[in-house]
This record gives sequence, structure tokens and C-alpha cells, in this order.
Amino acid sequence: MQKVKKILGQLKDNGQRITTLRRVILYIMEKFDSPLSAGDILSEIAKMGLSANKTTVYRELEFLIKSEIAETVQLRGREQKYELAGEHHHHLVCVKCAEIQEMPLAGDLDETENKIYKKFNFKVQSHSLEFYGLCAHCQ
Amino acid sequence: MQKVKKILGQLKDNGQRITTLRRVILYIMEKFDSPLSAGDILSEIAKMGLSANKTTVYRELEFLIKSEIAETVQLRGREQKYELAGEHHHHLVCVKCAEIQEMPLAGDLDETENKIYKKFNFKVQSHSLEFYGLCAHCQ
DNA sequence: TTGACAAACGCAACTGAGTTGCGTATAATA
DNA sequence: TATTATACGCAACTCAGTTGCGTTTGTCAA
Repeated sequence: MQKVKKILGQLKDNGQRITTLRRVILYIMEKFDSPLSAGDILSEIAKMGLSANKTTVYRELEFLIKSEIAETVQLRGREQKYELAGEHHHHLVCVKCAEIQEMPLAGDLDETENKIYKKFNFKVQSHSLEFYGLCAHCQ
Repeated sequence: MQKVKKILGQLKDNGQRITTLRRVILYIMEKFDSPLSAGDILSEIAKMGLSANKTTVYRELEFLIKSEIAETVQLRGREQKYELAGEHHHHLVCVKCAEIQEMPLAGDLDETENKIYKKFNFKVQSHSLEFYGLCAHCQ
């Protein structure tokens, strides 16, 4: 809850509203600490005995991204996933049980991005790196 | 057309049918040499004065993937993209004009994958690495 | 060359994630 | 506690991709 508290403080300072749903979604995102889809969030809300409309959840996620509190994660499959913003990291996605682990770093991509600029004259702004395979349990 | 010819030979050897649409889709994929969506392929077919049903295109793409002739590419956005299988590479995606360039390598990810196995006991099978930014024209 | 048959195809209807418009409810402030 | 911008719910929609089913066609053997 440390992260959520800080975020709520920030929101208050910026004159943004703290609604029940906003609080709950942030709580869920911190609790799981893993990329969640809008559907995942909706079912977590339901599990908590609360209710919310999917439109509202999508709009809340949009708000959190615009406020740079959350980020989108593009994994295989049709669903967009979302996680709280923080240290840049990558994901280890188990192809069997679908569990997702975070991984802090993957070699020196900054250097690679420099090379890309020199060689292709392409100015990298961001990248997406995900690893797919078998987690410890599923091997 | 060299690649397509080879693929058609392989298909014939495996006792697979060579239909008009199969030929045309392979031709389009080789011509563009860049990840295309099912929609892209459908409009290219239309531009050629031919017609095809989207179901058939999706089923053909499924067939090509199962036969390891094509591969899916997961980029930002809702559409799945497809390209002919070949040397492993990554993509440089321009966020302004949406142009996609191929890039052969990005440092030594094999080494990173070894590290991941040692540190996380996660057995990497594949990865996805895409760079987003501004291409030479759009800077 | 033709007939048989599995593979490929088209159509229509569906699914499911995400979006839009609009009227209502509510958190923050005065 | 009255005001008002922001958040919310509902219903209807969009759009990529899928399913079921009946028809067509490429291939091969006769």
C-alpha cells in the first residue's frame, strides 16, 4: 500500500479526485504487481464484492496512463495489459501457466539504441522486450 | 519471388495444395517484406483486382503459421501482424508514419537468456523485442 | 480425361475487447 | 449545504478475429 498512498497523495496535490473506484483499482494493481487486463481488474472488483462498469474501468485506466501512474504492456494475445509505472523492466511470460514475472534488466539496450541511431538513423524513444518460455513450476 | 518459389516447392513436396489465394498471399508477403495485418493483405488483394473473404485470409495465415512459413509479430495496437519466417530479427517501428524496418540483431540476447535461466530458473523459448521511435524521414 | 474426395473457400452470424454518447451521481470546494 | 466539474453507468456501437456449415476446387488415381 506504500505506493498507492504516495500516488493518492500526488493526486490530491494535483487537485484530482480520489474516488472509491480509483482507490480500488490502484489497490488491485499494487497487490498483483503484475500486468493486468481490464477484464482481470473487473473480476477482482467483483471478487471484492464491489461492482463497476467496464467503461469506467477503461476510462480510469486511460486517466492513470495520462497521469503517468500506469503504463500499458503489450504481450501476446488480444488483451491490452496495464501495470503501475515504476522502474523500467521486462517480463518473463510462462507459455504454460501464463504467470508473468518482472525482470529488472536485459543487457545494455541503451548502447544498442545508440548503434541503431548511427546505423539506421532511427531515433529510438522506447522499446518493448518480453521473454516467453517455461517458469520454474512448469518445466 | 525467389522465396515464394522455394516455399511453393516445399508445399508441393509435402503434398499441400497450391491454390490461387495461397500463391497471392505469399506473393504479397514477400513483396512487402514487412509485418502485414490480415486487413492489409485483404486490401492488397483488392488492389490486384482479386477478391477474397476475410475468413479465408485468416485461415490461410493460420495454415502458413502451422507450416512454419509465416510468423506472427506482436506490435502496439489491436491488430495482429504477420510476416514470412526467416532469419530472426527485430523491428524499428516509427511512431509517426508507422513504417516498420527490420533490424538483424540487438546485442547478445542468448547470453541474457542464459542469465535468466540461472537467476530466475525460467527457461526462455522465444522473445519479442521491438523499438519504437522516429524513422529517418520523420525526425 | 474424368470422377472422387479432402482441402480450401465464402457467407452469415457470432464473440469479445475496447469505444462513444449521453444523462446521472458524486467528490471537492466555497 | 449548494455548486459544479469530474467521474460514473448504461446502452449501443466498432472492429479484429472466430465458428458453423454448405459449396467449390486442386490433386491424384483410375
